Amino acid sequence: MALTIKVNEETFTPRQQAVLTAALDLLVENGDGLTMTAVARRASCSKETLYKWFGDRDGLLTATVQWQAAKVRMPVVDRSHLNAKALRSSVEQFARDLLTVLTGEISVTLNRTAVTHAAQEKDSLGTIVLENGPLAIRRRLKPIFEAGRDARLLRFDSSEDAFRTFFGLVVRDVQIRMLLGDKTLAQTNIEADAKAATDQFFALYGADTTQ
Amino acid sequence: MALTIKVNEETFTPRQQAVLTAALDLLVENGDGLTMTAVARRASCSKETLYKWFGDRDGLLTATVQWQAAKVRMPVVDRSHLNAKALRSSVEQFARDLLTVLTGEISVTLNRTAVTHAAQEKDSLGTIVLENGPLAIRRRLKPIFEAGRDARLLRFDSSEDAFRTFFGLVVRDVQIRMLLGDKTLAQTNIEADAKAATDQFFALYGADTTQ
DNA sequence: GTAGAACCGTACCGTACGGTACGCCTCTGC
DNA sequence: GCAGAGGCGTACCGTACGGTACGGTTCTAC
Repeated sequence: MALTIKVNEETFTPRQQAVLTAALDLLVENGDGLTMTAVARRASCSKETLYKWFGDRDGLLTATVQWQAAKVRMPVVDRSHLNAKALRSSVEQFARDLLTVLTGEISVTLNRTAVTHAAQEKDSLGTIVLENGPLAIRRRLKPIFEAGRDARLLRFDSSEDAFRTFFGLVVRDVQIRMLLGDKTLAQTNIEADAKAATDQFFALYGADTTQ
Repeated sequence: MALTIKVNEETFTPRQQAVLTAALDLLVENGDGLTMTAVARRASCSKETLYKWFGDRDGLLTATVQWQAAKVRMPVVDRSHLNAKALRSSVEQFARDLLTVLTGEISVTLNRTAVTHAAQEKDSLGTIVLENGPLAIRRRLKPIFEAGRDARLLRFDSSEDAFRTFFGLVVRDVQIRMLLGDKTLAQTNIEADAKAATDQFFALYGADTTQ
């Protein structure tokens, strides 16, 4: 029996993963260059196999995005002993991770692909990207925030709003500029930006207003 | 070869603007449906005329985006008599305008088009959109911020950073979610969001920490 | 009136690409 | 060994679309 990995109820054989890797590579190299012929050639498989496995071009695209997006794994933060310092450190780590992912070539490519897809009355890819990007981070961050509130380290009414503000403070205009091809962001200092965003977040939501 | 067209100098005849309107309508209605044949039919002109006027498909796309983007005009804020109330009101107005524009159908369409374009190693449309979107707002807002700093109502080192934080607080994840086709944002309350973002901005950058 | 420019409508061409068909090879189970 | 399945490579088909050509019509200038 071939070794398979589980990706949201969907399993891909190693051979299929090689195909998806080829597809992703083509996407990254040349955004719109994902032709079935190109994937088949790159992966050394026949087009017939592609259609058999993924149905059609959209299926291949969806599988590629879903498979890759699911690979993004946020670090698990220890919630057991939460003090001000640990909380801030965790939040800052999330900010760093978020910026690192969003400015990465793969994230930019997948988001562009999903946006392009959404421009054609198809929002399935957009949903996948959202689900595995911002929303995944939100799911991880939410318990941290609420633990912080329980420990009277944070103050907010809605964890949803707190997260969205956090997202805005961290990402600012970076993502949209990356998506639009702005190259003047190359020298972005993720460390410093993450720290600044964390400071601002705590200035807004920290319970201790004197810090 | 694309023509270089300066929108600011009214170089489009009314007939040409009618063509661009048709192109924009097609873009909005059906993101990827901008075929030369469709534009020609919609605008009741011949394809030959399209190519004569705009060079090629990219030229038509560029002219459409540039022409439309340049139509976005931010309100001019009176800077002469600046007090805390007027400043806050101006900033909040900008937040409202920014959200209104970015959540609008046309902005979403143009940004999607530019992102799609950027996925094909072409960043011209992205540059145009950035230039006429965030950067245009920044140019308008920057003197307001600096006037606020001169009046000791605001405190910041870099107006660039202040603006980008303002952008993040206002836009948060709204734009990327719109671009990705998220429909759960329909009930967004622009008024309330703009006010909240303004409050947060002044909490971070206001010189009077007691307000 | 006539010449010429601008432009509309349509037909046409070439290509790229999604999708299908088929011949051949390899590998597995019996 | 043999049959069948799975899969590779290639040829092929249909269509959509970018781009061009051309005849016919309207408008303008003189």
